[in-house]
Amino acid sequence: MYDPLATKKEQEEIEQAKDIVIQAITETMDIYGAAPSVGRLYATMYFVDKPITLDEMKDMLEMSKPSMSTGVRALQENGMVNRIWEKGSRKNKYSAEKDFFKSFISFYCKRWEREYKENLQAISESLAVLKTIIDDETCDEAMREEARQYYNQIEDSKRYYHWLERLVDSFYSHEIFQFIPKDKE
Amino acid sequence: MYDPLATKKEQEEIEQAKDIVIQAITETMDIYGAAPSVGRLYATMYFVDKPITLDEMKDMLEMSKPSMSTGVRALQENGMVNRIWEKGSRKNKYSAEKDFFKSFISFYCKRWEREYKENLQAISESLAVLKTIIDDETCDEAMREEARQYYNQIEDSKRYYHWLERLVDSFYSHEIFQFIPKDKE
DNA sequence: CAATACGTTAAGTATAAATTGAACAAACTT
DNA sequence: AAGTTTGTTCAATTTATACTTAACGTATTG
Repeated sequence: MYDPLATKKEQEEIEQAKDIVIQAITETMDIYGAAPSVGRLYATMYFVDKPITLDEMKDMLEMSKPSMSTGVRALQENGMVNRIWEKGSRKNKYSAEKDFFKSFISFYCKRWEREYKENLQAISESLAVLKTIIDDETCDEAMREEARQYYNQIEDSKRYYHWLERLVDSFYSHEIFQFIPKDKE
Repeated sequence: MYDPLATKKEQEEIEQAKDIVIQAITETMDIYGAAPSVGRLYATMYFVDKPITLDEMKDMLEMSKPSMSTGVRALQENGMVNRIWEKGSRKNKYSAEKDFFKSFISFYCKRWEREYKENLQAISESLAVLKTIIDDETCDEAMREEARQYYNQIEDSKRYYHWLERLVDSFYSHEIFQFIPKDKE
């Protein structure tokens, strides 16, 4: 048998090693718009290999169950946590997505999609209004020129949104990894 | 001369056309972590072609000057607004970055850089701690196995962070546009 | 069908962010 | 140097977000 005191010391060192990473993930989770406690929830779950219940989360973070419920839902919506079906258990179980590539794609593509969809929709409506003014030859020329200027600026921005669309596609299709490989060659 | 009533109607239509896009940009600016008022500030500035002062912003948004000061600084830090030096004027002037590609790169690369730097730093420290346990042959084998498991998981995550690093590089160098061109070919 | 367990909603509280007017410091003007 | 102008910081208020306890609806078990 090993020295129980040394064993305890090393157990603490493992916890410490884990905590260093948990702390860093928690810190950088603000990039993903997560409140600190939600960041900590994800970081904590990242080191739990089996799916866990809301009650286990609440015990780990020493927080309330509703907080875990809303927190885990937020993470789920970002694709950072998955719900796992476990036979025999009627409790919902969740596990952290350990593949950061997946989380990245899920998180950013969702936002980028919203960005280009909402803006392209607005652009289409806006350009239609401006076009009627530009095409109206009875209209004041200075005003038509102003309309043309806005028209061109807005029209030009479509270039970015369509690029964003292709960027999203390349992530969803994983084609991006042909250009920027997961492993450095 | 043109009919002043029709002229006014068309002037309003131009404003309406602009507002449609301003509204959409404002809405999607939450993706960039901007408070609604800061999003509106950027969207408003996007349609002003000349650099403007804090006082002009405050008049346009009907808000206080300190709000404009903090708002414009936040946008500056994201690379969405640039400070412009204008001879003769001792007021600071700012203009919105109209190149969305630039804003995109500036915003995301800053965050991604922070993500991989902070985490790789933590990972390096954490792995060092785990390694001493793994290499300590006097240590309890179950514990060493546990350390190995965490070690592998953490080591594996470096793959993602290094990929993120290369992604950032490809944006800063514009090489990304070789793979996903700004214009669809 | 009663009893329990589970997850969510609701309501209330606490904490954090945004906003403003007032005060301040720095730089320019005369 | 006195008086302005400009931008920021400060303190106070409002507003929004996060969190908790309690209550609820649903499903499951005995």
